[in-house]
Amino acid sequence: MEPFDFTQDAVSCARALLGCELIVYDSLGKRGGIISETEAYTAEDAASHSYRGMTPRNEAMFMAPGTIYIYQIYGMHYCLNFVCGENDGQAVLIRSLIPTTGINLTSQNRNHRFPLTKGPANLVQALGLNKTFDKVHYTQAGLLLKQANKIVRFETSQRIGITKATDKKWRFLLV
DNA sequence: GACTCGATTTCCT
DNA sequence: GGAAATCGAGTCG
Repeated sequence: MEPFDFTQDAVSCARALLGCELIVYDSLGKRGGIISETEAYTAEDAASHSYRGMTPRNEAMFMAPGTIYIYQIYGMHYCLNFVCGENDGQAVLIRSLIPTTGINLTSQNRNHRFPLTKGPANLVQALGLNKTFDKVHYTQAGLLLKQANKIVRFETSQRIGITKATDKKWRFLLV
Protein backbone atom coordinates (compact mmCIF):
# COMPACT_ATOMS: atom_id res chain seq x y z
CA MET A 1 0.00 0.00 0.00
CA GLU A 2 1.31 3.38 -0.95
CA PRO A 3 1.75 5.89 1.85
CA PHE A 4 -0.69 8.78 1.79
CA ASP A 5 0.63 11.73 -0.23
CA PHE A 6 0.69 14.64 2.20
CA THR A 7 2.68 16.83 -0.19
CA GLN A 8 -0.54 17.84 -1.94
CA ASP A 9 -2.11 21.12 -0.89
CA ALA A 10 -4.34 21.06 2.18
CA VAL A 11 -7.60 21.22 0.23
CA SER A 12 -6.62 18.19 -1.87
CA CYS A 13 -5.47 16.32 1.23
CA ALA A 14 -8.67 17.13 3.11
CA ARG A 15 -10.68 15.67 0.23
CA ALA A 16 -8.42 12.63 -0.23
CA LEU A 17 -8.40 11.77 3.47
CA LEU A 18 -12.15 11.20 3.43
CA GLY A 19 -12.81 7.47 3.48
CA CYS A 20 -9.28 6.61 4.63
CA GLU A 21 -8.95 4.50 7.74
CA LEU A 22 -6.92 6.01 10.56
CA ILE A 23 -5.56 3.56 13.14
CA VAL A 24 -3.59 4.33 16.31
CA TYR A 25 -1.49 1.40 17.48
CA ASP A 26 0.57 1.72 20.66
CA SER A 27 0.98 0.16 24.11
CA LEU A 28 -2.63 0.94 24.99
CA GLY A 29 -3.92 -1.12 22.09
CA LYS A 30 -5.35 -0.57 18.64
CA ARG A 31 -8.20 1.78 17.84
CA GLY A 32 -9.36 3.90 14.93
CA GLY A 33 -11.92 4.41 12.20
CA ILE A 34 -12.85 5.84 8.82
CA ILE A 35 -12.23 9.56 8.43
CA SER A 36 -15.61 11.12 7.72
CA GLU A 37 -15.08 14.85 8.17
CA THR A 38 -12.09 17.16 7.55
CA GLU A 39 -11.26 20.84 7.15
CA ALA A 40 -8.40 22.43 5.17
CA TYR A 41 -6.21 25.28 6.43
CA THR A 42 -3.47 27.02 4.43
CA ALA A 43 -0.90 29.70 5.21
CA GLU A 44 -2.81 32.23 3.08
CA ASP A 45 -5.98 31.53 5.03
CA ALA A 46 -6.92 34.10 7.67
CA ALA A 47 -8.59 31.38 9.75
CA SER A 48 -5.41 29.29 9.89
CA HIS A 49 -2.97 29.30 12.78
CA SER A 50 -0.16 29.56 10.24
CA TYR A 51 -1.55 32.76 8.69
CA ARG A 52 0.77 35.04 10.67
CA GLY A 53 3.87 32.90 10.24
CA MET A 54 5.55 30.38 12.46
CA THR A 55 5.09 30.57 16.24
CA PRO A 56 5.90 28.12 19.06
CA ARG A 57 2.39 26.72 18.91
CA ASN A 58 2.08 26.17 15.18
CA GLU A 59 5.67 25.13 14.53
CA ALA A 60 4.44 21.67 13.54
CA MET A 61 2.50 23.16 10.60
CA PHE A 62 5.79 24.10 8.96
CA MET A 63 7.39 20.71 9.46
CA ALA A 64 7.48 17.73 7.09
CA PRO A 65 4.24 16.71 5.35
CA GLY A 66 2.55 14.00 7.41
CA THR A 67 3.64 15.51 10.72
CA ILE A 68 0.96 15.59 13.41
CA TYR A 69 -0.15 18.98 14.71
CA ILE A 70 -2.09 18.87 17.98
CA TYR A 71 -2.95 22.07 19.82
CA GLN A 72 -5.01 22.93 22.86
CA ILE A 73 -8.18 24.98 22.41
CA TYR A 74 -10.44 26.65 24.97
CA GLY A 75 -8.02 25.63 27.70
CA MET A 76 -9.36 22.08 27.85
CA HIS A 77 -9.67 20.48 24.43
CA TYR A 78 -7.24 19.24 21.79
CA CYS A 79 -7.60 19.11 18.01
CA LEU A 80 -5.78 16.77 15.60
CA ASN A 81 -4.31 17.94 12.29
CA PHE A 82 -2.05 16.44 9.65
CA VAL A 83 0.52 18.71 8.03
CA CYS A 84 0.23 18.99 4.23
CA GLY A 85 1.95 20.75 1.36
CA GLU A 86 5.66 21.55 1.11
CA ASN A 87 6.66 22.80 4.56
CA ASP A 88 4.60 25.90 3.87
CA GLY A 89 2.16 25.99 6.77
CA GLN A 90 -0.74 23.90 5.51
CA ALA A 91 -2.72 21.36 7.51
CA VAL A 92 -5.95 19.36 7.57
CA LEU A 93 -8.10 19.25 10.70
CA ILE A 94 -9.67 15.86 11.40
CA ARG A 95 -13.17 16.54 12.70
CA SER A 96 -14.87 13.17 12.72
CA LEU A 97 -14.33 9.41 12.40
CA ILE A 98 -16.58 6.40 11.98
CA PRO A 99 -15.21 3.97 14.62
CA THR A 100 -14.18 0.60 13.19
CA THR A 101 -11.42 -0.71 15.44
CA GLY A 102 -10.95 -0.94 19.19
CA ILE A 103 -14.35 0.48 20.02
CA ASN A 104 -14.10 -0.77 23.60
CA LEU A 105 -10.91 1.22 24.09
CA THR A 106 -12.24 4.39 22.49
CA SER A 107 -15.42 4.16 24.53
CA GLN A 108 -13.32 3.78 27.65
CA ASN A 109 -11.22 6.83 26.72
CA ARG A 110 -14.44 8.79 26.27
CA ASN A 111 -15.74 7.59 29.63
CA HIS A 112 -18.57 5.86 27.74
CA ARG A 113 -20.01 9.10 26.47
CA PHE A 114 -21.45 9.63 23.02
CA PRO A 115 -20.86 10.52 20.28
CA LEU A 116 -17.59 8.61 20.40
CA THR A 117 -15.47 10.21 17.67
CA LYS A 118 -17.61 13.02 16.28
CA GLY A 119 -16.12 16.45 16.83
CA PRO A 120 -12.40 17.28 16.77
CA ALA A 121 -11.86 17.27 20.56
CA ASN A 122 -13.94 14.14 21.12
CA LEU A 123 -11.96 12.33 18.46
CA VAL A 124 -8.63 13.19 20.07
CA GLN A 125 -9.89 12.04 23.45
CA ALA A 126 -11.35 8.84 22.06
CA LEU A 127 -8.09 7.90 20.34
CA GLY A 128 -6.13 8.68 23.50
CA LEU A 129 -3.98 11.32 21.79
CA ASN A 130 -2.43 14.32 23.53
CA LYS A 131 -0.01 17.13 22.84
CA THR A 132 2.99 14.80 23.14
CA PHE A 133 2.01 13.70 19.61
CA ASP A 134 2.52 17.26 18.40
CA LYS A 135 5.39 17.67 15.91
CA VAL A 136 5.78 13.87 15.55
CA HIS A 137 5.49 12.32 12.10
CA TYR A 138 2.45 10.07 11.99
CA THR A 139 4.51 7.05 10.92
CA GLN A 140 6.66 7.50 14.03
CA ALA A 141 3.69 8.00 16.36
CA GLY A 142 2.18 4.55 15.90
CA LEU A 143 -0.43 5.74 13.41
CA LEU A 144 -1.50 3.81 10.34
CA LEU A 145 -3.32 5.37 7.42
CA LYS A 146 -5.07 3.11 4.93
CA GLN A 147 -6.04 4.80 1.68
CA ALA A 148 -9.64 4.72 0.60
CA ASN A 149 -9.89 1.82 -1.86
CA LYS A 150 -12.58 3.47 -3.94
CA ILE A 151 -13.69 6.92 -4.99
CA VAL A 152 -15.82 8.38 -2.25
CA ARG A 153 -18.67 10.83 -2.55
CA PHE A 154 -18.42 13.93 -0.42
CA GLU A 155 -20.04 17.25 0.28
CA THR A 156 -18.44 20.59 1.10
CA SER A 157 -19.57 23.42 3.36
CA GLN A 158 -18.07 26.33 5.20
CA ARG A 159 -15.91 25.52 8.18
CA ILE A 160 -17.10 25.31 11.75
CA GLY A 161 -16.28 27.52 14.72
CA ILE A 162 -14.14 30.11 12.93
CA THR A 163 -14.72 33.84 12.58
CA LYS A 164 -12.40 34.61 9.64
CA ALA A 165 -12.46 33.50 6.02
CA THR A 166 -15.85 31.92 6.59
CA ASP A 167 -16.59 32.12 2.87
CA LYS A 168 -14.19 29.29 2.03
CA LYS A 169 -16.01 25.97 1.56
CA TRP A 170 -13.12 23.91 2.91
CA ARG A 171 -15.01 21.51 5.12
CA PHE A 172 -15.39 18.05 3.60
CA LEU A 173 -17.97 15.47 4.72
CA LEU A 174 -18.20 11.84 3.70
CA VAL A 175 -21.56 11.05 2.16
C1' DG B 1 3.84 42.37 31.75
C1' DA B 2 -1.34 42.27 31.30
C1' DC B 3 -5.31 41.27 28.65
C1' DT B 4 -8.22 38.93 25.24
C1' DC B 5 -10.25 35.15 23.10
C1' DG B 6 -10.34 30.78 20.52
C1' DA B 7 -10.38 25.32 14.34
C1' DT B 8 -15.14 23.11 21.48
C1' DT B 9 -17.96 20.26 24.48
C1' DT B 10 -21.21 19.66 27.91
C1' DC B 11 -24.66 20.59 31.05
C1' DC B 12 -28.49 23.45 32.33
C1' DT B 13 -33.05 25.63 31.57
C1' DG C 1 -31.23 27.51 22.84
C1' DG C 2 -27.71 29.35 26.04
C1' DA C 3 -23.85 29.67 29.01
C1' DA C 4 -20.02 27.88 31.68
C1' DA C 5 -15.56 25.63 31.92
C1' DT C 6 -10.50 26.98 31.59
C1' DC C 7 -5.55 28.44 29.90
C1' DG C 8 -1.84 29.57 27.00
C1' DA C 9 -0.57 31.76 22.64
C1' DG C 10 -0.93 36.03 20.43
C1' DT C 11 -1.35 40.83 20.70
C1' DC C 12 -0.75 45.22 22.41
C1' DG C 13 1.39 48.66 25.32
